[in-house]
Amino acid sequence: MATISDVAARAGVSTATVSRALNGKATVDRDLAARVRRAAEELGYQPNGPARNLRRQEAAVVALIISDVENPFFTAIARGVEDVAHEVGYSVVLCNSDESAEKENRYIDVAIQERVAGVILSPSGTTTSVEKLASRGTAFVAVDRPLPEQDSDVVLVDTRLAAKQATAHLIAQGYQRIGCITGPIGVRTADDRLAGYRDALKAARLRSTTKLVRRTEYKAAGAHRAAQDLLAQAEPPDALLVANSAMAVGVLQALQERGIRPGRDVGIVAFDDAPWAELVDPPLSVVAQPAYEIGTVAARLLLARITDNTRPATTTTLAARLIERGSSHHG
Amino acid sequence: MATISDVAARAGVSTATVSRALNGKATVDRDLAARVRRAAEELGYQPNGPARNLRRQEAAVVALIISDVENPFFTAIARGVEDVAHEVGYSVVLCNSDESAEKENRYIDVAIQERVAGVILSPSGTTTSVEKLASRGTAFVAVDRPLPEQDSDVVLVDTRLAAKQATAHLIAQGYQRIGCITGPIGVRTADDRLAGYRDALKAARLRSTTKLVRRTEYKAAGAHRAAQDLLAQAEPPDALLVANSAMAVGVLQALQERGIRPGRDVGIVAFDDAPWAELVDPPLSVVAQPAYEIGTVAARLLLARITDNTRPATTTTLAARLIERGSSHHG
DNA sequence: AATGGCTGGGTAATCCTTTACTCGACGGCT
DNA sequence: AGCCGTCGAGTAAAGGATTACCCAGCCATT
Repeated sequence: MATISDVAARAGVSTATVSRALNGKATVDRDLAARVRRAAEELGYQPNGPARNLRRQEAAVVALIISDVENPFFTAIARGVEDVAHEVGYSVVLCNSDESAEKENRYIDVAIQERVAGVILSPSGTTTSVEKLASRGTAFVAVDRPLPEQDSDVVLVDTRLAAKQATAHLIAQGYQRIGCITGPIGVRTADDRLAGYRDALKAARLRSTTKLVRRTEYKAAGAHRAAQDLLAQAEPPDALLVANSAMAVGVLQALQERGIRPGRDVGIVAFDDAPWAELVDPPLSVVAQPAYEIGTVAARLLLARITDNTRPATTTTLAARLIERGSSHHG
Repeated sequence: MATISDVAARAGVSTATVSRALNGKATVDRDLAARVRRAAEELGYQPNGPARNLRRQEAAVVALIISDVENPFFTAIARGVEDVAHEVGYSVVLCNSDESAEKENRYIDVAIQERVAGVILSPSGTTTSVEKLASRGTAFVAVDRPLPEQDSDVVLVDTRLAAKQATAHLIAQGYQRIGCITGPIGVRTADDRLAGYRDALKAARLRSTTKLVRRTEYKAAGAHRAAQDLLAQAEPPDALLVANSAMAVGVLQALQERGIRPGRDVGIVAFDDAPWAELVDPPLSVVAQPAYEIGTVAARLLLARITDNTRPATTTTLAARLIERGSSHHG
């Protein structure tokens, strides 16, 4: 594979000049620069990234560590990050932590070792791995979930408020016994959605009971079991707040199996506006989160922090939007 | 940031010994190795990846370049690749080419520059960028779509046969005028699905007409327009073969808007078994592709090729499975 | 004409690890 | 006792790009 000195030899200049010419430094004669570029072209020269990164002590790469590649919410964030990063010549590498602190930790180690310019992550919960980033001075921003003990840039959705509004909407529609199926204990978004749900019950002076709450992983299977379980009770819920779209799949399946019709029999509102939400019968009411925007905002914050790591930490909270459709309306 | 010589100084040995100890080479005294590890621990030493990769001339990283991160088919492949790669200590970086030859090309350049160990990609169509990989001797394998002029490892689905079977199924159900909505010209899977559709028509001695075929990008919006367009014709189709699940969303929306009921009025079979396929009414008949398996197979092939780039090229073809549900049954 | 400033480009140090080569020490063998 | 093989560990040379520093030449100024 051609190196910079091959190019230098071919163009009849020193390696320093090749480097300057190829990186567009001003101090190179125009004709010479052209000759260098031609030589590079002819040899099919591609600079050696590791060598460059070693010397520069930084790579034009940002790592994006998300908790589930198969969740459209996170892939939409990824798109947002990618679009912004590409504009300024950064590459994005996507890592899937799979909601596992160990994998997250491992990817953070890799990111540090590869000396990436920055990291965007949806923290799994444990903060120790993130401390490593902070202590090394690697720029990072958290998305979707805050970092308790760190003052870092964070981009969040006001998910507690959104959950409250969604629940209030169900109450306003006349549902009486509203249940909640949310994510695992300790996952901040899951806790917040539950808190918002309770806020709404309290505001409406409805009694809140753990009998109507189930927590499982953010997947269809867990939500399916949870819904089965809730509906099999002596006093089953007449409405459900569901914490993401994968879970909504499980819940709707459970309803189908029991011959229960969403809306008329059991009101449903789920987080995340999946593309299929309007296709089911009745259409699914959802809380739409601005995932793409989370990505773009986070990327811009990260880029700012890469250039100046002393800037004060910020918290950006974006609003979610309740979209009322048939599944939360009686008859 | 601590370097290997800091560790060496702290442990009172040479850098060579530190390197050997940390990389588990046998020629280091057990006690010494322990001392080194402790020193590394205390300093929070993380080896410098670029320096290591520079020296080793290769990184334990594989790049996965897929054409759409938001398509569950590709994220399932990604999971498969990741699971296999992790087992042997490789990291996976995911790049989104967005069905654009230019972005694909850019990511291939990045992969070459970073000297990744190998590349798995779903080729967008143009082969020139892939030739760069071949000419540099970087291991790569293609997934989902073959590379016309390259003899490389390929992992495919027998999508033409699957399309034929799906169409034959529609014919067997009594549908007469079957249409096809598939991806862009030049994208191999789109061409194959169309070819399989025609195979089935021919086998049943049905006339094939371009009036019943529409090609658009592999997205909901394009398929929505295509379906609208097909159904607005004087002699509209009474069944549709749809080339992926995002397109299915667009098609089902179009049917809904026109008050047409899938199955009874217009038979539908779509590629990709989306999680919501059973939730719509009637449930959607699909061609399920073994996406996760494509990923695992591709990753294993890549690893084999990384260790021996002279091995002969192989083509693995996996079968898809038709799942008959309500949307392809009259009444 | 001599000096100073400026421009363009070369030399060589540097980034940090890995590893080929070398060497000392020790144990065993004759 | 002397020699050889083995083992463990150090020295130093890559690996390829960037860049601080330096120098040659040219123009302008006095």
